[in-house]
Amino acid sequence: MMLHGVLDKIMPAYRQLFTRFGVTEQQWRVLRVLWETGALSSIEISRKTLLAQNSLVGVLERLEKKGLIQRMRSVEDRRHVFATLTSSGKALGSQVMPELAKIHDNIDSRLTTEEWQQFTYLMTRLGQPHAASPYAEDTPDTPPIQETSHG
Amino acid sequence: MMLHGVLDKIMPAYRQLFTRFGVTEQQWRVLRVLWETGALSSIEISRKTLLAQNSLVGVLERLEKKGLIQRMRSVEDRRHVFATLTSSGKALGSQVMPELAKIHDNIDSRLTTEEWQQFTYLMTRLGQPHAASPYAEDTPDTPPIQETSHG
DNA sequence: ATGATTTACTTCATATATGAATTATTCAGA
DNA sequence: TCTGAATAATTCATATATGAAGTAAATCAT
Repeated sequence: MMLHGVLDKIMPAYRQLFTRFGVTEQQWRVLRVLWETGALSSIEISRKTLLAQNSLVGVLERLEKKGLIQRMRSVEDRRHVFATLTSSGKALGSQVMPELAKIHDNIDSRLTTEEWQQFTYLMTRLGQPHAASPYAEDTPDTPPIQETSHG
Repeated sequence: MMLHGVLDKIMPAYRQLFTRFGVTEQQWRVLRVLWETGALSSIEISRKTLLAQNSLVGVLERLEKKGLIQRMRSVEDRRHVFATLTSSGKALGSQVMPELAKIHDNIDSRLTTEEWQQFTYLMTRLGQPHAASPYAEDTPDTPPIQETSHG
């Protein structure tokens, strides 16, 4: 709930920016990884953006329809569909980036460097299921973290 | 992104439980506040569950169709629609609660008491826009939170 | 090779999320 | 009292999220 609450307070700023440029948050996530990495297969995009494959289908479709990206099947492995930024896609990136940086800076300033480290640390711990838990998802073997017991 | 990542790792456990009982996470959120507070108007539910009013319409509709809650217009102010748990709604609550507690305990155990305090503190700070920010949303001055639970 | 599996992507049905617009009421003020 | 602003709920259109099922292409095991 707390996590939801924070997201509800942080995301609007981003959405507002993206809306101004005619894309959604998810669409931007895709543009961003492409901007940073170049051509990527759907699966790789999925991993890097945390968007489910099936959701991604629509996102890519709309991005292509807007002329921001282009999709094409791989020749070596025809199961892969690679996406690349079009020139206007890149252009959009360079327009949004600086604006985005402002928002980032603002959010960055909400915590000190040490607090951000704490944040990252806690988030990692939170995502790590407690040992011997019946609710543990099969996370590729992550070395057990030192437990600090309480209560 | 990090927040999304943690949610993606934490929510499945909950979803699995809810699915087992035929409801969704959002539907459960509503059931829960009703379970705790009794009859509530749509707006109050919205505030307590962090679900948008318009989203809530459908959620309540489906909950009513499942016979878990009941809706009725207020007599004093006919704009308000109050929701209450039906007997089977309450029954479901008492069935899910203990199971839910297990998941909660597991997640609780992922951080120490101090870490949870840190977590709450950091989350609050993150949600609080930096002073004099052009991206500050108008948050009705919420007094510093003193939360005990993070469910 | 060839059937059994796996993999990458797509489609489907259902449930939300979001912003904009509507409707029904209540309320405040001339 | 009548009108316009404010509220609470709902509706709409569009974009996702999620789990289940379906496809086509590549891999494995026999």
